[in-house]
Amino acid sequence: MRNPSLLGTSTTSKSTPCCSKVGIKRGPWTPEEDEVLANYIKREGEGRWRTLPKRAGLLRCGKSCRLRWMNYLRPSVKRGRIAPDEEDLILRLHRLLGNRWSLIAGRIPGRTDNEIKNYWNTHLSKKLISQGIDPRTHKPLNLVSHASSQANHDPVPKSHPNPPHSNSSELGEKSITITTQDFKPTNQENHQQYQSQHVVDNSMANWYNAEGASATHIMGQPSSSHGNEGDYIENYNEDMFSSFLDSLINDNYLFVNQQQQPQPQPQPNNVVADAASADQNFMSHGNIWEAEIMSSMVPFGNEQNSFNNHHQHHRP
DNA sequence: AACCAGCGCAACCGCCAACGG
DNA sequence: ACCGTTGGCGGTTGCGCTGGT
Repeated sequence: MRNPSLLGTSTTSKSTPCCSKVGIKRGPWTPEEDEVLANYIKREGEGRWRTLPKRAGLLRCGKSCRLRWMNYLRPSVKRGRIAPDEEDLILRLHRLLGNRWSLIAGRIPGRTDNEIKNYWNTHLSKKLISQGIDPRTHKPLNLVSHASSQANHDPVPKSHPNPPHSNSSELGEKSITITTQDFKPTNQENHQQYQSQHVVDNSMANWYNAEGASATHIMGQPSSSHGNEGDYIENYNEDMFSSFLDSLINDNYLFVNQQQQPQPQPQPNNVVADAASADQNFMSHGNIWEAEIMSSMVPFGNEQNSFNNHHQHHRP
């Protein structure tokens, strides 16, 4: 935790842009502050964080209030240890999504992105390393030692931290727009990252097509304004991505695996319940997934071909 | 009992995208 | 089109706890 202080009374000269006002309190929250914040939000609702502290009578910055509410005070926040099935889920999602904690958290009821991030950094990354697995790439360390020196695992370049879908519970009807340009690497180092992300995108498109949508619908039309092959827009909506992730989590969707037999229908909105069985399946299929990912990678500009070639898998 | 090192996690920071005027 | 505000994200920090010596 940070050094508790009142800004303006602290001797540090470091600027704090978010809480730059004199008299703003920092550091751990007291039970009294928690109560004030919780009561206020219950009464007035979330939002308008910048002005909330003043309205609620708290000597905190809005950002701090939001963080405290989101990560600790929200009634939906689950306290306590991460269960084994949750851990499996985190591992699986991280393998797919990289360090996109909010997206991972969105698939694990009651857990916050901060909690998952901490758990990953303190437990899971070490666990994987002890097993000889690179926590960033989920590949054996001896195989990635060279690659990791060239590329960071995060499938999405830093300039695009937000995934196609960021928070399923809050986006509502928003559609997600992704351009392939968004994921194009700026240099050779990022090429592998791009490809990994692209596989997920393609896989989602494949899955969606198997659900009955047309390829042009999901993948969008080629952009005449850009004129570059592959520069089309992909429009995924909230439900599509949510279902896509569910299918991945429940191991009912192996990337473009045309030989995969239909799996039992997963329970909707209950990703944890099926995690234990899914994990067993996942563990046994882990290498297959890896192979499928690699085999489904396509060069830039061939996305549509890949899409058309691999849409035969049917989710049950 | 005292000290120390390592760990866990709450909180902060900087950045970015979305939005509205 | 521009600019300021707001909300949200991932990375990082450092306090306090715990176990070992």
